[in-house]
Amino acid sequence: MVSPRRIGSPDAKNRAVLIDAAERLMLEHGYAAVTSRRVAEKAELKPQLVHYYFRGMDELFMAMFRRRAEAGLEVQARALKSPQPLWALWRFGTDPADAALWSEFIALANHRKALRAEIAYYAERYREEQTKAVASVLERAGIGPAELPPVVAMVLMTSVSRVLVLEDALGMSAGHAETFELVERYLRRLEGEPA
Amino acid sequence: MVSPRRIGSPDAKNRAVLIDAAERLMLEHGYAAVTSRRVAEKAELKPQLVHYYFRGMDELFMAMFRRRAEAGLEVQARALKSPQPLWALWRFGTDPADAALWSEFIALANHRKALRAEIAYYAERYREEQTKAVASVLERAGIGPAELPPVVAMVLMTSVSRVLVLEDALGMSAGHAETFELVERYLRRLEGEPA
DNA sequence: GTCTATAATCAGATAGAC
DNA sequence: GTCTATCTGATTATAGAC
Repeated sequence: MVSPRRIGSPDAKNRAVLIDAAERLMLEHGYAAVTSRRVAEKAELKPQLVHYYFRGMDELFMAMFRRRAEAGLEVQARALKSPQPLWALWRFGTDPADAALWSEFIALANHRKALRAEIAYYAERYREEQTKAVASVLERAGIGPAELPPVVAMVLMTSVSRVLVLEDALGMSAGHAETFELVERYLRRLEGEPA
Repeated sequence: MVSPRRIGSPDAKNRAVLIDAAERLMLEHGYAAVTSRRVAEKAELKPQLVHYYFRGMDELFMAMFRRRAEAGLEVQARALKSPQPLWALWRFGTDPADAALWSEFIALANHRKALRAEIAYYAERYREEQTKAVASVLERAGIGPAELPPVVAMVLMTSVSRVLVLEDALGMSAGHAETFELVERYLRRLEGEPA
């Protein structure tokens, strides 16, 4: 038998409490600080409970990521329905807390196949929905797919916002103000002044 | 006294051997795998030697980063002297091994002040030298700083290359080919066909 | 100046009690 | 179905030997 040990039900209250604790720990001290003992301490539960609700630490990381990713998809869906989806995405992409968690998960995923696949899966879904919504904005602004394919617009915007936030967290600033200005000038051209 | 313990000299042979081992370990299994024992094992030395040459693991990480960063500055300086600095930077920025180490250091730096400052310091130096070199390329191509400030060109190029490489490592591909095409079309306009 | 023996702590995991 | 007592091994760090 592969897994003779029993496991707690997916919607037990303490399971969610543990994920909450793990998330805060990861944000405050990085993924390496997410150990069964520390998670339990933060959740005010016994360390062994982590192993009751999750087969191992990897499964906990996976649960953390999936919960965040699903919530994010809903937030993005609302943003894309707004009258100014590009402005909404731009603000969405420059949120510092999200960026910090993102870089932790990326580093973790570098060496964990299952998590890597999960991140790729969700990231493609985010991009797919962005692309669909943005296509019509570009069309309305008279920018054809030959000049700028919608998916490229999303790759560029994602890249720039992510790197700016990340560098900002590092304490860097060279070129940031000028880049913000250029991006926002372009957004104004496409969607007008932000609401 | 803050540090009564003795420490190995900075250019002892085994010190470099330990940094080599740590770097390979970080690349292969992530920063969390860089423990004194594993580093020593890979270097074929005793674990306690790590603590002889470095005050703690943080100092080892710092030494790793600094050595890489200095070497990278020299590589970049050569790239910037080439007849096509933008093409050279573009290739430079899309190297997968560099990208993997970069994301490990970023995640580490999220929670270590000294490393964070060191990364910011070097990153600003990289950008500064890029900006100086690229300014004349843009000028020659008739693109004034009002249209595209050189530093913004570098922020954009860095961002896009980094995210593309990172997503590629994740197994993502949506929008990549199209983005590559657009970037390289632009580079051709500025510097002509790559050598 | 270089390295080792050893301490003190913390990690993940599981069998078994309620 | 929920939780605990406990094992086994890894990790950092230091005092002291060569």
